[in-house]
Amino acid sequence: MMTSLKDVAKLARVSPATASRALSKPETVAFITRERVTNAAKQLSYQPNVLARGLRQRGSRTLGAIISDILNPGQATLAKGIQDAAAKRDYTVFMFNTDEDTEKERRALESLRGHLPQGLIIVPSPGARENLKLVSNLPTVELDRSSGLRDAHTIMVDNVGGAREAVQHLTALGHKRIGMIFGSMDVSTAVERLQGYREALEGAGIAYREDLVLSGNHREEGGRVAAHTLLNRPAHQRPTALFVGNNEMTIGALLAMRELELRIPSDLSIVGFDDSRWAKLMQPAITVVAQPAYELAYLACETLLNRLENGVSHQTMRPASIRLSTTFIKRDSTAPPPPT
Amino acid sequence: MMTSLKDVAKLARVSPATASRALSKPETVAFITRERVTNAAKQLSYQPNVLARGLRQRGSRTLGAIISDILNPGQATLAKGIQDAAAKRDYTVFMFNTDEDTEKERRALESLRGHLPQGLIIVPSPGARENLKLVSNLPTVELDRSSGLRDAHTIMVDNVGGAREAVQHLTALGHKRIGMIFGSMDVSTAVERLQGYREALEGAGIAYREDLVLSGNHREEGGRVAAHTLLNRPAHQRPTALFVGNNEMTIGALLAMRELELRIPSDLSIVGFDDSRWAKLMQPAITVVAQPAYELAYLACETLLNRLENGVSHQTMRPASIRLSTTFIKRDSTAPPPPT
DNA sequence: GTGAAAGCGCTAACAA
DNA sequence: TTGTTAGCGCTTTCAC
Repeated sequence: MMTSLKDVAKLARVSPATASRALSKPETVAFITRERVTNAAKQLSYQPNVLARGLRQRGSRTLGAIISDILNPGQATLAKGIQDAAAKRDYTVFMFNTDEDTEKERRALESLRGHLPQGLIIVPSPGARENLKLVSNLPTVELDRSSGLRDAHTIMVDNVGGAREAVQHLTALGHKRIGMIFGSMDVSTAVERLQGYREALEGAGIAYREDLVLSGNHREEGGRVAAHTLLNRPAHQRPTALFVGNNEMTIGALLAMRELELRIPSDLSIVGFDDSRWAKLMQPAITVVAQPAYELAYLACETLLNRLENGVSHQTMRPASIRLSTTFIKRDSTAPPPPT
Repeated sequence: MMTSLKDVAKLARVSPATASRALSKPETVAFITRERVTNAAKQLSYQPNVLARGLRQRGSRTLGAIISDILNPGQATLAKGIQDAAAKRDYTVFMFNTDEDTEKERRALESLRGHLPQGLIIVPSPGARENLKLVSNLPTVELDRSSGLRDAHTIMVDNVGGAREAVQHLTALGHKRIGMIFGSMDVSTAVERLQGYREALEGAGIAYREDLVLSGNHREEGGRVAAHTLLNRPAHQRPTALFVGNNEMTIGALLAMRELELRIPSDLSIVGFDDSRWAKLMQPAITVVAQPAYELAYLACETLLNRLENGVSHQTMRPASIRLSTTFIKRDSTAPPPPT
């Protein structure tokens, strides 16, 4: 069975207390004793019972992580960044998916609570503000999006800047009728990307037109429908370029363009948000705004762990709000508008 | 702070033991008392401390899961299937990545051991056979691949059959020189897919040629190099079709084909193993052997949980070895060979 | 520098 | 049916 600290202590002929100290706070124990204990531990291939330790210390070296959908490559990258950063500091992670479902998010938080994690990293769902009350005194970092909660620590990309850059690229090419498919108003990233779109239009002296902006609800099918609506008009009314708010909806938009037999980039330019495997691989390859997802997640986890290890005092002091910049990647899906 | 069972007991004016029973084994407690306890629990929004419970019961409702790489869409799907199945039965999952690195796998297992999980689901790395000794009496299910360990429960797809079907499709189209890029000999799926390839050739009366089969080491770059080697010959020696052992290497092969300016499917047919976003989206869309990854993982988790709940007795009795069939999806990347 | 003892929150035996 | 008691394995006072 599982060997316990008592076994190690017996083999090293010390008390369990000393064995514990030798392993967890080596500097408080005489060198020679320490040696005896570490050897005994190795010999028995001792592995501390984190349940017992956690019970005693009121919390284990464990973090909770809640992301929206592990099947989305961007979110999977976030998951990986979190895990790598946690593993490096010897924390383990309980990972949950919400599928953007507020109810699932609530259940995840409840279940998490029982495990007494030291901290939480969350990609907040639209209902997160309410749900997060369940764990109100758990050190938390919001990743990728903001729940709108005051005093929250957030690690996000510069969505406004990224979107602006994408749309500026289009206006610089000479596009005047630029459509946008954004996510939905209850997700902060979508709102910010819309904001960037507006700023870029304004900067180019182009009037914002409501009929060129549609919600795609973050999903492929939503993107397809929105693109269909936007593009299914006579050529001289149709947008000559499309800016799409995330990778799922970009796929939808591409499908719609195929249905309508529009060619990229001769009939229509398209820029997506989020880079991905297929965006590179497509022919023509898709121009995108790339996000540093891995770095974002890694940083979020490090921020959380630093906060934890500097003690609770810092926790409320300075709610960090970090923004990482996006990278605009010009590929082959954008070109000047077709001549009229 | 965290409310404990004692608080609930006090509020309900019963002993902690009764409170515990009322919550965990309701049928052993009088209806009226049970009511009082459940109400108290709800009122205090009590959440059991799984650490304490786990300590007492020598193990918590927790599973370990070790997959190879969360960034691979196929593996991400496995992760999701595991999590969904576990959540449904109210288990939580510690998920680890190995990145196919045996050393990382060992660390994951060690760290897992301290958490006293009830069981383990693992996509074994090449060195898993050795590593799994670390948790030798932990109920384990091997997913997607086999470590070769005797008595292991394994849930895999019918790789031989899937590969055979793919290659039969090519021979039926009239291909004679069919190349294969497989993973590596230390991963069971790769070996099995190679086996299917051989069987299909044999069935069509085509001799197996070593110079048409190369390892791509499971990765994109390996696939690219292998494809380059295979295809960089005069047209009358070059394979007219390629069967590629996984999705990463298929991407590599596609890139190589672009470099060599070979057209699909007129110059060369290609079939991949694993379906994916981009395989559908490419033009031409890629013909593939699709795996039921989600079902596979869900089933693996259910198998494990059934075993756990039927007691240890069954555990050693019948090492299950389940095979799910693959689905051949004909798209546009396969056609008869070019005329000579 | 080390040991004895208490207790984290829970549940399983046993008693009532 | 309910309460009392003990103890899971660990760490942390507090003595020595």
